[in-house]
Amino acid sequence: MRKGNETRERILDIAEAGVLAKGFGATSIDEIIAEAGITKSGFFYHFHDKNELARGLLSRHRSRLEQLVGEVFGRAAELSDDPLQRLLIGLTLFAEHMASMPGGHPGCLVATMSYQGQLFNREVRAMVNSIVEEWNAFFRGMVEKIVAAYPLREPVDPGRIARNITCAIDGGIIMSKSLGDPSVLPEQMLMARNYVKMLFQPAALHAVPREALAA
Amino acid sequence: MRKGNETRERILDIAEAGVLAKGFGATSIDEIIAEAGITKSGFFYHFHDKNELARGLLSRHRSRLEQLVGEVFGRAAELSDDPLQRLLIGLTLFAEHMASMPGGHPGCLVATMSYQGQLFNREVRAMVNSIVEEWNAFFRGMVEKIVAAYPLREPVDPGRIARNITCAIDGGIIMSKSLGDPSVLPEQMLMARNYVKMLFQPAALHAVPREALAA
DNA sequence: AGAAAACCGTACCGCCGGTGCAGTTTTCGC
DNA sequence: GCGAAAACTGCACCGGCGGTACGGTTTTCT
Repeated sequence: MRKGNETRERILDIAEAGVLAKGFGATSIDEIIAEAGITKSGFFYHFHDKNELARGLLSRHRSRLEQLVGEVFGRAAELSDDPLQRLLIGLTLFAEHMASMPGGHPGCLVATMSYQGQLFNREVRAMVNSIVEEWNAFFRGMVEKIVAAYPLREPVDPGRIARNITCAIDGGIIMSKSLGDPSVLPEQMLMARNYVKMLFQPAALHAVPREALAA
Repeated sequence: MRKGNETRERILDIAEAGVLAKGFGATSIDEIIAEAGITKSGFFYHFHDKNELARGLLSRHRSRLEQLVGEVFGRAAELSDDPLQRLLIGLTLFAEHMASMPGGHPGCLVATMSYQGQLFNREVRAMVNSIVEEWNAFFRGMVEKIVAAYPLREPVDPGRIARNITCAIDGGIIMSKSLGDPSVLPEQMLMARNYVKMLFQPAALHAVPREALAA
């Protein structure tokens, strides 16, 4: 009864590749079972419908992403004690990781499924929603620690800043796809990083000629 | 032979509503013709397949959006001669327009179709691509005028800034959908506006006490 | 050995996009 | 008002899709 999980994972692997490459709707069950070498009955033994497949994909995706983010921001925490630096370093490492993927990053299941919402039932949509909120909460937590330590240059809500980072990632993914250029995602992640940096770093040192201050 | 165009427009109206609400794949031809009160033959008389419907939707969407953007940034040009202010005012007006829509903005056809790419043929995808590039080029043109007049606080490429604005819009749309909160889009459009503002406005005026400069 | 888990085979359903084609009504220019 | 083109209708049919139903078989663990 170990083999059951193996098959399940194989189905998820094949489905995930299809969904990222072609979207959920365009990835047919027939196609999945053909590649997996099983029958339709076998598929429906593991997933009683396509919604359950979607949930399986999202669940796996979430934990994998949590691991990656944990590694990246864990490393950032090793490199600096400062909350601002931790976020900046983490975002840089994250962007570098996306840029380093051969053939470009695979795209994000959550982003994909957000836009195919009506293909799914409420359960799946709630799951997508909760994952997005997890991301926002994660970045918001980091931003709030920064706010406690740094003066804000403009009166901007931490939630907005957090959503801006998530937005840059989602927007970057969608634009990478639209333009067929995977470099847009890391580029825009770094833009989000720069935004945070500017919001908290005293700009005067760069923008104002030092003579003006010295005078 | 005027009635032909009327029917065509009616089909497009119904299809557009469906696509924005449920996505392209989930909007069936049967459903469209039922609401339009025509037969399947009638539908295929106007659009020889679903790809042509998609192109029709995109074409209409593009010209409508061009008009809106023209109005918004035209108004901004009336209100200021300064290239930076024109972009800032235009983005504010744009965000306000999105926020003012009852029941929230309808979402963007281009963003929707970017993520359903594999449902379409190359022609449609090329069209989506070209629209995204038009947007980038538009914002890039504005940014370049600003760059010519203002010192950049950080060495950031105008193209990146332009893509950041487009990204904020796309990301804002996708996050509004995911979270079921239409206010995220205008919020993130204003975040993009603020980014531009910070990049070009000498922060010193805010961050450095005026006395320090006067002294 | 036996029970549960992990499948297979087959036949079937309704929806969907799409085709083909012959026939009918509507509209417009002359 | 007439004729031709445009704008449809009606119907029959196709293959792919998600999904159901159910009886039978193999594999795996205990």
